[in-house]
Amino acid sequence: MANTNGPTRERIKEEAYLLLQEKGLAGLSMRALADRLHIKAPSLYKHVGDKEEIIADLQARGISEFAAIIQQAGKSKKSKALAYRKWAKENPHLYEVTLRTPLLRSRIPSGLEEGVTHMIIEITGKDHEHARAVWALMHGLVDLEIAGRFPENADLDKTWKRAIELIG
Amino acid sequence: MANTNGPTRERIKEEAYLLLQEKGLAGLSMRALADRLHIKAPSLYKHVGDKEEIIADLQARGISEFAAIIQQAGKSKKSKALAYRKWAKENPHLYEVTLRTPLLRSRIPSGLEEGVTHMIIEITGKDHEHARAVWALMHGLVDLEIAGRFPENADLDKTWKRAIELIG
DNA sequence: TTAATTCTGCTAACACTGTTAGCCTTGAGG
DNA sequence: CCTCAAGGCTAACAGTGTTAGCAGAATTAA
Repeated sequence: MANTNGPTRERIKEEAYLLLQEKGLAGLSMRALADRLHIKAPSLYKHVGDKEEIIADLQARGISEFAAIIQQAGKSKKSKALAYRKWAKENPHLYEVTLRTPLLRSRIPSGLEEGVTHMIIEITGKDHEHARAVWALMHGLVDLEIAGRFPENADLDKTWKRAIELIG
Repeated sequence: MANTNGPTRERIKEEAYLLLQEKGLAGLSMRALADRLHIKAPSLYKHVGDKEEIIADLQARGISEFAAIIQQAGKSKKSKALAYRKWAKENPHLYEVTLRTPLLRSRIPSGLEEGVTHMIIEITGKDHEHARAVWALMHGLVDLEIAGRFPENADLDKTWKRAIELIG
């Protein structure tokens, strides 16, 4: 077999990202990933330790994207909150792997998580406890919405409006 | 083989509940469940349609338990909130299958979910939107706590206190 | 009582999952 | 030119949910 153009670690992780976005976390199998790279699954292990490494990379990517989205949003808490919701709804699979999957702390660049925490505190303008409560509220809303936990006829725009009032 | 004492559907689901509580959702496999009942995995399908039916039953059970816990708690929003947290922390596996797993609506007794929604609205004493925001806040806090998403040194008692103030 | 049928266990198997062992070809460096 | 590592490959293992088909026991019918 021609060895030209073998997939580098970066290439693999990029393709994992695309596969995640297309097929979701359940569709992200080592064999499906290998198929995209036109190699067989065991060959992936020549470039990557295990699947956790790929998941951890996606989590890091999710955290970074998330941070960027929030920072780019308007300055008000309201627009930050709505940006959070919008990003989550547009990237449900990335949201799932990043925020609904146990965080692989030891395999994620240190400082990433702390950076986000710090950012939230800055936005809320108050202390750690308040920031955590705000984050929990946003996360809870998104999580229940993505999971289809609210009834069909629920007016979630209104619900978010109310939630934002709570943290005003 | 003696056919006396074959596991009924109820017996299977009870054992599934115990297995879940002991080993968690990941440990709840058809083979492990069958082992407990001293039969082989394929035999389970003589009593149960598929694994989803078992999961749906556990979700129904989780919802019922949850409703009971909240109702038994003190009347104040604070004690209801703390009861929510306590129950979730004491039954993390049941919480996972009930609230962190896609709800199998079509396989759950109708009215169960609506009953809980109604209950929350009664407690908050306001409208649907407010009730949903409150629920999202509680769920978000529990979800992030169970997932180990808050840093080690976080004072979650304080965080909950703050959260309760938000919905006061 | 005997015959027929249903119930409920079993084994073997299939398609999937992540992962390891071991082999072999290709390309690069001394 | 030879060596050696890089990076493919197949075969395999243990695990998952699930189905097909068989066999014996229990229940029902004649």
